[in-house]
Amino acid sequence: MVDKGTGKVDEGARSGVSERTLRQPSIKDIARLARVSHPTVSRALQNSPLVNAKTAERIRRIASESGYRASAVARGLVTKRTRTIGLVVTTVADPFASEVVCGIEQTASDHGYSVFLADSNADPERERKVVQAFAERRVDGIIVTSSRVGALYLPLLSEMMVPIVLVNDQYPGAFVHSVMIGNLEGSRAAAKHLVELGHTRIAYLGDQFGYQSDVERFAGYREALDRAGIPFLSEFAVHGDGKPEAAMSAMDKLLALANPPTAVCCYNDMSALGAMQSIRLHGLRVPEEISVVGFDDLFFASYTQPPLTTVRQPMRRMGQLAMENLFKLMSGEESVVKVKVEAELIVRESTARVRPNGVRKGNR
Amino acid sequence: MVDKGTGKVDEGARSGVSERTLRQPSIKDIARLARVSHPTVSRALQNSPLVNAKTAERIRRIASESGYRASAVARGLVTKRTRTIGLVVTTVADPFASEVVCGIEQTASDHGYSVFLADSNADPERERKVVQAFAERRVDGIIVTSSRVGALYLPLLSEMMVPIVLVNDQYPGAFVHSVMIGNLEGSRAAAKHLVELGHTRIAYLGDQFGYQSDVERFAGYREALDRAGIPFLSEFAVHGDGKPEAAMSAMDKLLALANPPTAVCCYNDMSALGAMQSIRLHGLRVPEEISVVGFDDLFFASYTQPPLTTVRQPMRRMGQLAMENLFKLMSGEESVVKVKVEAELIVRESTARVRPNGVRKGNR
DNA sequence: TTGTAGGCGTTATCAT
DNA sequence: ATGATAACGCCTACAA
Repeated sequence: MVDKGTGKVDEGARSGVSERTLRQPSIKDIARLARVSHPTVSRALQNSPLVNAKTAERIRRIASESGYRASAVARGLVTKRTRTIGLVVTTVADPFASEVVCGIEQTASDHGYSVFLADSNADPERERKVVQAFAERRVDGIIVTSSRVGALYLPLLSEMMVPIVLVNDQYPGAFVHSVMIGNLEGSRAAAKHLVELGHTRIAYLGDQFGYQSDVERFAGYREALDRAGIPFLSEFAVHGDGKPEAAMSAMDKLLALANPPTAVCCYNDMSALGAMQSIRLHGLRVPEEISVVGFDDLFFASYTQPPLTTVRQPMRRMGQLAMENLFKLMSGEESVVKVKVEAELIVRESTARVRPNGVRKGNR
Repeated sequence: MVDKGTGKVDEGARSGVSERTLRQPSIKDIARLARVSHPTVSRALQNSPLVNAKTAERIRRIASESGYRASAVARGLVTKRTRTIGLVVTTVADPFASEVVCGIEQTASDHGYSVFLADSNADPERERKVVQAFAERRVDGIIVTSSRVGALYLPLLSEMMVPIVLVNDQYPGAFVHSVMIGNLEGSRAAAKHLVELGHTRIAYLGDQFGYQSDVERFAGYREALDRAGIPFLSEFAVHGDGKPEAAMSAMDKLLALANPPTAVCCYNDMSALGAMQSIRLHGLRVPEEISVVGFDDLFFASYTQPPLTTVRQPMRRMGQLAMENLFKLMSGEESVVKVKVEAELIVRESTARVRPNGVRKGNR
């Protein structure tokens, strides 16, 4: 009952409240304008070879002129594929996550997929809601990044029968597909680097206890020590929560030791940020008095003072890989299971040869 | 091997959990199980008072047991509202953007909306594709953050007849709704702070020329100088691109001056990061020899060495505001137009009283 | 209080 | 090469 002749919608220059709902042209509108049936329009727009080249061209022209945009929602209803994925992340306001998200989004977009983004905030209740929302929206697949609440909702996810890919998850159930960083190797390389600089009093400033990546990075640290024949001192293992503030407190503890370490392996760059702050507040200098190494190689790592030696994760690439694997799974492949990507030690200026006299307790 | 024909094949999993049906249950399946008509199921699930409490309860139980999730895509088709918004951002891998995104997502989610996230990478072609995708997905509204390619696609957006809210956009067309920070006031406060510390040789390290926020922040800087009767030196205005690397080069230029500044107002914290790096590479110290102030108050600002004096933008709040305003617009209100939020100067340790002798050119 | 009959905008399956 | 017609899963009249 709306338009008949033009099919061209009002520009809305004068946006009357009621006029706003002028509906977008439908495939039938285009069909009428082109004097063909709507299936023909559908075919023409999909470049089907079945339709006469001339009319196809005409149809496309008319569609374009009237600003026609095929409704993905209607299409999704009939094809049962929405070309949509759900992406759940603890919080986008985390440099690691946002890089991964970036890689995922690019790849998805390149393939004509759109991505629903949802923060879980590590809140189980929110996580439930998110998954429910994704289910209702009929996403074709799901990617979960750095989740800390795995066990709880993984069953829920599997219930909805869409493929799932995890990125650096803390609770990688044995049954899911994932993209993980080589935590152990990376961390071992970092600790080995410190050993090679002559350090023997090397501490580990970790994430919360029990998370898979923390466990693995700790294991890498231990391995490097073991191989060098350096005994592990339990008071040299402290825990933060992956963020600067908690890392500060943890580093404070380390520095309060009667005989503090001359080097610290941090769980990640965010922790390293806090550690360096603590060190500075104690009147000590990096790397002269204490060497610090991080993990991730976030954008700011080259700009800390001094620039941070760290273990690089190819975050965007990991996002891309996750998306590509999800594509495979969505197209029915059952093969992909776990992809492990390599971590790379990036030596900058926060690590230096140990000084003969070790750390003197600072004055400030 | 299943369905296609009558659809009576999948009835098997009546005992609740157990086997996963190939097809997700539809409203009709639930209706059959509950021995009612599907509209009744629909009503029951929406807690309509029209349906008998007992049967409603039974229906809900059955729906829940069989893992029924109403299809948002089917619902969207009939209601013409998808409860979905499109969010376009230059790149999520930018701390400012991700904070804003976070605020938006939270608010959207709290109201039952899902958000499509898309990166434009400041690439006009991608931007076109993104908008096209949003149009096809029939999003109810759009938010654009920090876009640098306004003019180009804004018309495109308006063509699709959904409300749009801009956050800190560089080309705020006169006709759109937006949430903006008080650039001028914030920047003026920063420069004033430096003036009060006795500085008279204050430089401005900006973003690319021509962007609205850069223009405004520069204006604030100029105002502070004017009010203090400090003459503006054109060689003290240099441009980066809002990222650390370009800021380094810009700062290099400043330091190469015969008579360099004793303080710098940076366009944002990312630029400040680069500026501080450059200063350090020149063998100078912050704040003893040069004071530095940023803009944004990103998470790392408290952890730079020294901690960065900066102008805080309430990024999440801005995201939240944008979303709330979009809600109003989507519900038909025409009132909201431009919201300006206040910037707040956060004094930390990268700024100090000017030294009588000024900057000595560093040796390294 | 509940059921019946459309219809939303597509694609798919037949015909012709 | 094109056109009827039937889904897809839901909601909203309107009827009972």
